[in-house]
Amino acid sequence: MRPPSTTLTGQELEIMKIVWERGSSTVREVYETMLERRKVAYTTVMTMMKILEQKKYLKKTQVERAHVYRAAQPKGKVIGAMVREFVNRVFNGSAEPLLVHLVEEGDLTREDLEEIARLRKPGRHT
Amino acid sequence: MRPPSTTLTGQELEIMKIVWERGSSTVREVYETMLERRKVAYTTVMTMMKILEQKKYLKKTQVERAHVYRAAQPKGKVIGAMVREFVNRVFNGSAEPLLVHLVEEGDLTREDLEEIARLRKPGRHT
DNA sequence: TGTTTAGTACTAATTAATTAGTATGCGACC
DNA sequence: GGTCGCATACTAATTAATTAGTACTAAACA
Repeated sequence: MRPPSTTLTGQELEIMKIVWERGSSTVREVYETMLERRKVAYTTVMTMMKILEQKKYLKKTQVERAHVYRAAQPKGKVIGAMVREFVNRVFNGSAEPLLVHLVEEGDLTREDLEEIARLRKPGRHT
Repeated sequence: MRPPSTTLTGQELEIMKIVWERGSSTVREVYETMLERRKVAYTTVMTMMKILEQKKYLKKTQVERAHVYRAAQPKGKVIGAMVREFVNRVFNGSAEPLLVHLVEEGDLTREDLEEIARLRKPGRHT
């Protein structure tokens, strides 16, 4: 009845961020990192990582006794999909109103915009 | 255990969009509009709108036999909060990487950026 | 060797989100 | 006046997301 999320959910993203950052991680390493921010059980992290593996966001390999997880998809691709999903859901697919929001709330300065515009136009043409 | 969403959830947003668009709406009007997109039960819409009222996104007034709902908060404010929450969650609060994504995926053209930059700089100074 | 340690597997509980059925009331219409 | 349509109230079921406990296993070590 309730459709599963098509992108990473909140806690899933937290874990993926850590794995992307570290390159590869055991459950324990992710667990320790998460503990720095909030209280969480080791098995909770393990369960989440197993789910992420089922969802094809993580790959695991056996190393000694432990599972070592690595990202199955590059960060840019996954985050990009999240951005697209957000733009679709909230702004019906058009990015420009999102940009207006960012600017109006002062999250972006004119300098930011111009810098990005240069990126888009590496030297001369469009 | 599982914290409630601090922003509008998917279906809640769908309903709010309709109410913002229409100014005010009965359950039936929202229901009819939603039916154009997908199958949904009248009572489902009603339940959602009641929840939205509890969450202070909608206000209701009795008109004749029916409840007439209006937005309790302006669209810009609510959407702005969603944008902020997204930027916080996905990009740790910095909007610039989001912008890079939008540009790289071709959702924004250089022209869009420059146009917005002008907005930010209404005539002369910063 | 026996015990502590660190790992996974399995199980399960809770909650928000989503969806919708059933009951009930009231006004309109025949 | 009876019935039909439309409104709400109340109830409930399902599922994804989140959290974590318990059992079991094997390595490490004293």
